Amino acid sequence: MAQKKKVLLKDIALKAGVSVALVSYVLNGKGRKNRVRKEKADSIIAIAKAMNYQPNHLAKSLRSGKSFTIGLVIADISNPFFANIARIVENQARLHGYTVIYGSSDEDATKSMDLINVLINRRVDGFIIVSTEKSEKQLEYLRSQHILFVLLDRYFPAIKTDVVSTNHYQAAYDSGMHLARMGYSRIGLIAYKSQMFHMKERVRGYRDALRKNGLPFRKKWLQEVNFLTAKAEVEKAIDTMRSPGFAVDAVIFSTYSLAVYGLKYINRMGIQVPEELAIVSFGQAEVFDLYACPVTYVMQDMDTLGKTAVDILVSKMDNPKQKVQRVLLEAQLVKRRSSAKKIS
Amino acid sequence: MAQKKKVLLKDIALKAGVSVALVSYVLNGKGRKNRVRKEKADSIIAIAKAMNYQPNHLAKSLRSGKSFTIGLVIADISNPFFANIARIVENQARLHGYTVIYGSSDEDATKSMDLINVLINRRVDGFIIVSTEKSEKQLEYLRSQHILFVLLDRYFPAIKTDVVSTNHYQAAYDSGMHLARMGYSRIGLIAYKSQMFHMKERVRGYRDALRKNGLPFRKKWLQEVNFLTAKAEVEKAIDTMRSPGFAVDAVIFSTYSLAVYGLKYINRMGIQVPEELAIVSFGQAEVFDLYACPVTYVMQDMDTLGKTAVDILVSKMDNPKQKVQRVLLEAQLVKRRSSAKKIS
DNA sequence: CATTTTTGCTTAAACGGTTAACCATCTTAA
DNA sequence: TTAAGATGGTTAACCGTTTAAGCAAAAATG
Repeated sequence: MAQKKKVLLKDIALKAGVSVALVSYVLNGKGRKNRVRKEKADSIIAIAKAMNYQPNHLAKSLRSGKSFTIGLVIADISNPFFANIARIVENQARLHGYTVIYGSSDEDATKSMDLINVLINRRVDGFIIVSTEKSEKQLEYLRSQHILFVLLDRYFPAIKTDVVSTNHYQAAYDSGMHLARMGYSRIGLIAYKSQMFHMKERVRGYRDALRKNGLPFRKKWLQEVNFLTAKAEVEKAIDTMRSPGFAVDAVIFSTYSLAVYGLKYINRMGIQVPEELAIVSFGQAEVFDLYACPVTYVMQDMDTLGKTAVDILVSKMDNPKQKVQRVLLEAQLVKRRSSAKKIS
Repeated sequence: MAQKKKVLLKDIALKAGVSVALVSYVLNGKGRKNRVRKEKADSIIAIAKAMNYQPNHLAKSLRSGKSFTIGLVIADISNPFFANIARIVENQARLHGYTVIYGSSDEDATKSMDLINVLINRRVDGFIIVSTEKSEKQLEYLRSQHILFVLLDRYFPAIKTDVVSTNHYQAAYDSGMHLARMGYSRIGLIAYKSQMFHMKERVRGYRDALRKNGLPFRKKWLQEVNFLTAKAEVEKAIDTMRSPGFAVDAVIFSTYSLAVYGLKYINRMGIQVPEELAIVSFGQAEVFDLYACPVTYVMQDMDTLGKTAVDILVSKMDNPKQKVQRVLLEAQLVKRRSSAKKIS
């Protein structure tokens, strides 16, 4: 019935009456290069197929020093943005003959480092990394070990690395401009308290948009919450922003998860969107389409993001001394009713 | 600065003045068993630490025949249900010292088989599989090769395999019962056209609930749509179900993706939920909380689902002749306004 | 004191491939 | 006729571990 033992190169060689080396050459397409007679090559291939030969990737990788594996380090696979990215990376990698091993870092630099080490030990050929705060050292480490990596979505402007990201500044700026144009003049932003560049950029874009429109800014309108206690803090932030006297009429959520917390709270409080509070959000998910009032959101080009990251990494693997690439994609603002023209 | 070359067992052995074998024994905790002197063992460990030794997992796996890797085959990582499952499996596997390699099958048996083969070649120690239609052969194949696997969420009742799943029949039955109890009497179901057992079970549960309540059933109320053209078919299905004369007053979506298509269409058509149409859905996501009218849904115990699958697989690896386990979890119906008591 | 056991460590053969180097034989060119 | 080149293969080292088997010296036993 089914073969009990794995079939090896040796078995094929035996049946074909040739050496193991020859079989290896032929099955790796190096037959011509190594002057193997056409008929012999064909017969070897036929035998391999007949015996259903499956190469042992571990042995291959060990000897050749190449595992055809990419390590993907993301914040959290259960976040739809990253799940989608993972999906795209997976497909694109397979297209290049690579397999992906991913892991979630939970925005924790230590976890991220652990993960990276596990993957290094598994001899991945390179990494695609969504960086966390305080992870600059990891990148230095990787570079010192000559391990290739491409940063995705987030990066450190001071460190010269390959990166594929969205122009977070522009996205936030556009969001602010859009709200201003729609007649909102007291605009708040809820962000994570973070030193990460992409977060800072979003804040900067927001502030520049206010400035550009001559809109007032108040400290209480810029709420930065901690990652681990985000839910409660978002709720408090919304309360604070809406305090009588300096209540906002619009808010930008700088992240998908913040938006989810926020929207739930807004529902619970019975706040009318956009009449009482207009909304624009980063991130991207079915939620925004199906929310009571469809939500205006920043649409990132996830497809290009993921594919480009893989492509850069793969081409870097083929030619490691290629020069550093920084791809910055523009985001599109998808305008919905949650930021409809203000009626007042 | 940083070491250029990877440090090997050989390097440690050299520095410690012992053989490579001894180092291997010690670092694998087999020092005592192999009668290594305590002080020597300690010094070896110290040296290894000082040199920041990182074992080559490929070599380890090749030699020992164990890769400490689990293959996870799911339908689509960008579906929140599977993304969450992936997350849980990842964590639980790491707890046992395993790494996860996942891949999406897109509900396609061929893709699933390809994926499984890639992972076999990478010498995963076992699989956790969310089966697709017509994939029975794959399972036979795996078994014939003595490759361990556990089925997750879906299974084939005729094939005796380890499985962790939800009681889909009960979940659907409960959904129907709930709607009936809330006063709905013309209940429809939108499902995928599939021979998969879990889908059939959902249909069976739905029909039994109708029967139990003496409610009428009409062919047009049971709509089965094709996977690849689901969006358009769901919309047509809703139209059909609401045709004058035998319009439903409630509908059960048997899947997250079907619900998303359906809800979008319901929004577009301006159908009032639950006044004109009550809704219960399978799947689980933020969407259901944030939808204009919070949606009643079947809550599966994803945590137990994922963890148990890993646990069974790992214990099976330790002892392959363990007897087959079938874990069937009960689902909880989370009741929301979308299925509120009918007013008529 | 001679023998057996225990202790502590080394040797060397795997694991399943890849690949540089080598060796015949047969053509071709001078 | 003969040296050089082309053709079609084989040999064997190597990738970095694990682990069974072996071996000498020290300790225990009778």
